[in-house]
Amino acid sequence: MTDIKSNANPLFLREEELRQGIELLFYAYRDFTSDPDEILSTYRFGRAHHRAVHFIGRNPGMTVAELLAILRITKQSLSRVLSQLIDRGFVEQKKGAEDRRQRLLYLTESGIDLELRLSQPQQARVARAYREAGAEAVEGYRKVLMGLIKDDDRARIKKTFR
Amino acid sequence: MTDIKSNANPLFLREEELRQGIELLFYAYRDFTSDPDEILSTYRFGRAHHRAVHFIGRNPGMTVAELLAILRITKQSLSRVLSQLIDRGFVEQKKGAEDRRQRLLYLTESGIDLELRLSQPQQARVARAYREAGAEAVEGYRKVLMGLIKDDDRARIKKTFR
DNA sequence: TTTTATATGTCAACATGACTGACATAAAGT
DNA sequence: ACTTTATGTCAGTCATGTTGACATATAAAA
Repeated sequence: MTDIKSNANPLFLREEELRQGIELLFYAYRDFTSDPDEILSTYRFGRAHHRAVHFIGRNPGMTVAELLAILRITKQSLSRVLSQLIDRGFVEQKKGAEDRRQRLLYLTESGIDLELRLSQPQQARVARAYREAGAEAVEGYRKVLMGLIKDDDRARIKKTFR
Repeated sequence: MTDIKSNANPLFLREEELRQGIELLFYAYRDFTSDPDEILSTYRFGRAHHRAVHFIGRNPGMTVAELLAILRITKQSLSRVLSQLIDRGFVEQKKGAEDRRQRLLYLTESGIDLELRLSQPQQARVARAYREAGAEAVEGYRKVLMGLIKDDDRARIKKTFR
């Protein structure tokens, strides 16, 4: 049987490299979500709640439409999660001053607290990986991940990273 | 109000850097799964089917227990997906020669075909990101992702990457 | 001012993929 | 013989996504 990995054909080498890159992303994402997932379950919340809380925390006063565009889910999916967060006092909505159709989203004090609890172990994991890999590797990590993002969103994200 | 990003406190700078690293992983994973997800829906399959097909394709003859350990889901979750893939002729099981309790997993010809269709656009996306970021950045991407993986699994994964 | 478009919310129905807990079978190991 | 392991399966539940339809308030355009 042909050993793919030691085959001299450069296309095979390339495919193996790409497949490893794909698997790495799967494994990293799997473990990177595991810490917050555990904490969330004690609140009877899921990963979707974490995403909402994270992005509202990062963008206080953002609109529902902006959050939908980031999460790429439907209004109905978000609305369930959002109303649970509002009912339980982690998120609040305020009418937009300029456009009063908008419901601007904010974390409450409990919301800020929850966000911190969720992000702490996740930040610790990323910090450790950064530390072990070194500054140059971190730059590469960022470059490649940015390249994996669809073109239309990349520009927007870059702006928020200033 | 204090502007977090221009604050001289190095802890704030560090936290901002970590939060960006977290968001990047979210965005990249979101878009990296979007191509296969579209194709899967034409088969009425979901992301879980893709994962199974991917890992069985990469590890022909793997056991159910090995696949469970990689996916980190329960037996019951996998069994639904696996029996659908078997029923529809994408995966086949063979009794283990040494240990006849084991059901060794293989892709059929259709399974190999499906796996290719799913992985092609995903590989293309990764290839583009790699090309644009450069070889050094790819090395950093791999290092950091490897560091995000939990310790117990990192050694196993490294071995499969030889 | 009337009309149209936008931002948001909500209802009903459904699919997928995860979970727990219990139980069954065959085969391997002690 | 007994215990453990590898796998499968049943029943029920939950979280999170989907589509499609419709309602309301407000803004923007004609």
